[in-house]
Amino acid sequence: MVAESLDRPSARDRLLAAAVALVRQNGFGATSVNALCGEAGVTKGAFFHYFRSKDALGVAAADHWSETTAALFAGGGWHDDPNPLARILGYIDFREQLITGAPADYTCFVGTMVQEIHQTSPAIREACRHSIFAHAETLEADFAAALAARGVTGTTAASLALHTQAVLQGGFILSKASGDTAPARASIGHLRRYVVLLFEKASRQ
Amino acid sequence: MVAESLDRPSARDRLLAAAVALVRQNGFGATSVNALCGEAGVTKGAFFHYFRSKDALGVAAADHWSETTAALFAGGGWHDDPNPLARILGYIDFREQLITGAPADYTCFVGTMVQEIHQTSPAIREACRHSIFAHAETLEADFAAALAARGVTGTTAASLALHTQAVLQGGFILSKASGDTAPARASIGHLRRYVVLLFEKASRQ
DNA sequence: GACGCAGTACCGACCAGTTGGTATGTTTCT
DNA sequence: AGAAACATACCAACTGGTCGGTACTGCGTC
Repeated sequence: MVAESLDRPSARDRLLAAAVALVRQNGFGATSVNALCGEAGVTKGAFFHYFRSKDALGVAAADHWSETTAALFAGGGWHDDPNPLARILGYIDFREQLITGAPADYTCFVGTMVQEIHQTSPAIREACRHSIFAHAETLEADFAAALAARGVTGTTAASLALHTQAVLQGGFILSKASGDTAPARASIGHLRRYVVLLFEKASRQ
Repeated sequence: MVAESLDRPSARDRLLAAAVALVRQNGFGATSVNALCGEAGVTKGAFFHYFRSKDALGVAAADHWSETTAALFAGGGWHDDPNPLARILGYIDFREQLITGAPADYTCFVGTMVQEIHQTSPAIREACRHSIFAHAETLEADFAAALAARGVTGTTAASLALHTQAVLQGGFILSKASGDTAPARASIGHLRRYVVLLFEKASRQ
């Protein structure tokens, strides 16, 4: 709404960034409003000035996550490839490259949050659902083109796009459980092989 | 430890069952000790008589989950099939059949819990890791036999077994986010197709 | 261009309720 | 009797959320 100054982000933006960081580390329930304020360098009054409740912060942070991730993936170089299958594999490879460092660095914010609150906070759940499903939709056109080009039947572009996200989310869980990036990366490797097999098989027969 | 009476489960067992039920609904952080006691029909004194802390309950519940799920899958009829690939597909189909009702009914308890506490409680994280990875290991022998029989290379039985769990966990997240069992079931369908493609391709060439 | 005044951004003390955890019974079984 | 299995009462710390107040910024007006 308000134009940001050139120096420091507004308290609202700092709170959103703090939410992403702390919830990815500790989950939504274990992240207190006080902790959020501490991380953002802001007092509780400021928090409730911008968000009418902790839940409202959750919704806003999910929307914020949607925007930042959309910008991240929109800039990927694989979009230029004329071959739809190559574009899909470009996306998958990019996702694998992102997985480095600590879980809090590469893990999906909305995927983490929706696990906890899916039953208790419909508003946050819907914001998370939209974030994940809208991101999946950005892959649909490429999957549809590849399906048509190779004459693959028995599934849909939308289903394949969602499966892509499921593999990513599931890989994150295994990596969180083991404290190791390897399982998430390996699962993405299986996803890649699946896509290759699915489209190569059709072109061979 | 102690022999159970024929009528009602012990307070300890009721607390473990309550933990599985409530954490699957609301997550670990949002499940209070009081709520656990209420669900189990037990007072706080009983809770801390059996578990020295809430974290200790989390560890015990994860171990409890390992045992009950192991028993569930050990009794599956697909183990009798002489064909390793058929055994794998039998397992996958069984997993798909389990997905009905509300998320709290079909969702993985330890997968839910480890998301929240992986950074804060090493003991629970390790119990969850063990539960997931040990379950994956029960699939390794069949995958290894199928890989050998079809001469498939480029991956390992352990990696395939873990990928199986990743797809399941990721499907659960999509289904929690959408409030619909379809995404989880669809992802298991893709997993099935991947396995078929992986092993059929080798046998055709 | 000084003035008043409204609106926004933010502060920090405070509230009632809840949290995980304890200390001390009382019952039940061996 | 004595130990295990619970129940009751309670605590300090913390929870999300409220409240009265302040500093600053723009804007019309005389």
